[in-house]
This record gives sequence, structure tokens and C-alpha cells, in this order.
Amino acid sequence: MQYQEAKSKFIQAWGTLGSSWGINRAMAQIHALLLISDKPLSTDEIMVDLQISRGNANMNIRALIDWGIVSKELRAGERKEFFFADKDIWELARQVSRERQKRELAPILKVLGELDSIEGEDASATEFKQVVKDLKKFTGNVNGVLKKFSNSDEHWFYAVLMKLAK
Amino acid sequence: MQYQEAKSKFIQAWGTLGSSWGINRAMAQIHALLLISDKPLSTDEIMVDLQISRGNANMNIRALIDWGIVSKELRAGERKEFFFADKDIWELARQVSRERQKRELAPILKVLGELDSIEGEDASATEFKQVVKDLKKFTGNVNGVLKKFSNSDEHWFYAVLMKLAK
DNA sequence: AATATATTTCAGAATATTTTGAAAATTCAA
DNA sequence: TTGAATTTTCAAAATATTCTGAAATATATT
Repeated sequence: MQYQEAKSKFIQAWGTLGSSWGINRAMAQIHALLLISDKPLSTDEIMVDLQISRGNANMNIRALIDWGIVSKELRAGERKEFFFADKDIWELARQVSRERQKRELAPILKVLGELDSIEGEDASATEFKQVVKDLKKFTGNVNGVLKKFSNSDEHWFYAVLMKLAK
Repeated sequence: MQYQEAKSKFIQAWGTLGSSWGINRAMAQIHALLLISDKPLSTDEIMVDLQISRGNANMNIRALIDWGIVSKELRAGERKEFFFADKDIWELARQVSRERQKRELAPILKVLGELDSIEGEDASATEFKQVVKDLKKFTGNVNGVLKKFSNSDEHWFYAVLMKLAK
């Protein structure tokens, strides 16, 4: 397969994957592009390569930086900014898991926490309390695993895999 | 807190969480409603409770059934169908993980698989090959863990947690 | 300070997704 | 078979999200 074909297939696939994870296509595609690029790219290069507008490119580059998975490089004597993605896939996964924990799990934990004293003894209230209790236990556990994961290295993950295999 | 207030808070929160996971609000809210209900509900009851149209209710109930997290109950002598969600949160998590594996991870694994013989020896192609290789390794591992998880029980999960804690 | 270059913002346009509601199809009972 | 009850479908409307492009702002150079 030709490099160009492979490249566009990959960017396309990454964009689609991103969508189903609540990350918009442009953002995911910019990330894909930076991930496979052998050098940092400027906003203009990204615009040309992905055929998107300046505003779109700018906003999504900022979002990627917010997520902590893209950084900028400043070059002496150059006005332009150049952007690059961390090539370490494990670090990427950890960072994404950290961000999602913060943006998604934390809010639901907060709500569940607020639901701790429901009045009522009838079937509806009883069932509700039970579900909330189970969910708290579950989300608490997930939270624990994510915390662990986001602070561990690849080596740790392999150790876990070995243990799981048993 | 009054039951009604708690209920609507919960449904609201579940709907929001769903959105950030690529599940639309109505679908997530129907699921939330069934999850905390102490008895199966008909389409009409769901429509009234969530204030949504019949078409919307019907489509999303079907989607939940497709996902394998809601089932229907048929009652002798009743024409209406009644729906209920599995109350076992672990089973829910396993089912969701199974479905997402199928819908999201499998496609990206497929694409990565197709990208195995990229031509070119220059910096771009070399970098690309390296990233694809790393991603394959990573996604393969994630796939393995999900497979394991989706076939295990709560007890197994606790055992893993204990091991992780070390 | 004036100019050139680059980045950011954001209102409006373009797209995509979700929802409605009514018609069509299905199911069941008599 | 007819008719009432229920479910399903789907075109059009409503809503939400994303993208564009040009103006505003910021930054560096002369």
C-alpha cells in the first residue's frame, strides 16, 4: 500500500473512532495527523493537509492542547507555532483516561453523592436507593482503577495483564 | 431529598453522561428510568414520564434492546409490551463493554490490520509504520482486557482489584 | 510607530443528529 | 374478516454541533 493511501485511511479511521468517543472529527483527525507526522506541523500545514478552515484548525488544536495530548514548539527566528503529538501511546491513553475521569466520571460521582438521603419507604424509593447504592460502588471501583492506571507505566500494565491471564 | 427530586436529578445526570459516551440523551434517560423503576414500564408510561414522543420512545427502546441492556416482558392477556433494564450493574458494564468493543474497537483493529505493508523508507513512512505498530500493540492489549472483563464476574473483578492494589 | 505576520474569536452558514407526529403496518380477539 | 389496540416507520421540523471566513486582536520586526 502506498504511504499516502495508508495515511488517509488512518486519519479517516481515527476521525471516526473519535466521533464515537465524543471527540469531534476535526479534532481527532488533527490528532491523527500529528501522531503520524515525523515533524511538528504549523496551523497552515494542518489546514492544507486536512482541508479545513483556519478557525476550525485553531480551535481544535487548542482543544487538543487542553486535553494535554498535543504541545506547541516555538522556534527561534520563526513567528509560526508548530504542533506535535506525544508519540507514546501509553502516555496518550493515560492522559485521555485522566481527562475523561475528570470530565465524565467525577460529575456522575458528584450527583450520586448528592443522592444519599432519599426519603420514602415505598417500592419505588427502595428500588431507587438500591440502584444508587450499587452504582456508587461500581463507579467508585472504576474510579479507583482509572486512578491507578493513569499513574502507572506500561510495565505495570503488562504485569496486570499477566495476572489477568491466570 | 424527596424521591421525585432525586429521580429527576438521576435521570438528568444519566442522560448527560450518556451524551458524552455517544449515546443520545433520550436513550440514556429511558435506560435510567427503567433502571430505577421497581416494575417494567410500557411505552406510554415512558413517554409520559420523560415527556417524549412515541416515535422517539419506540426507537430508543429498540436501541436499548439492541444493546442488550433492556428486555421486554409480555403479559398474558395484555397487548402492551413492558420493558425493564437489567438491575445488575456489573452485567450492564459487561454488556456495554462488549457492545463498544464490537462497534468501536473492532473497526479500528480492522483498519490497523489493513495498514501492515506500507511502502516507503523515508522519514514519514518510517514514523507512520512505528505509530501503527505501537497502536496495534496497544489496541490488541485493550482488546484482550475487554474480552476478559466481558466474560468475568464481579468476584473476578474484585480479585483483580486486590492484585492491583499491591 | 508603522508594518507585517500570526493567532484568536465569533456570527452566521453548513451539517448532522434528534425528535415529532401521523400514517402504515402489525397483532390479536371476536 | 373486521376492527380496535399497539407498534413501527419515516419525512419533515426542531435542535445541536461543527465549520467557515473575515474581522479583531496579538506579537514581532524594522
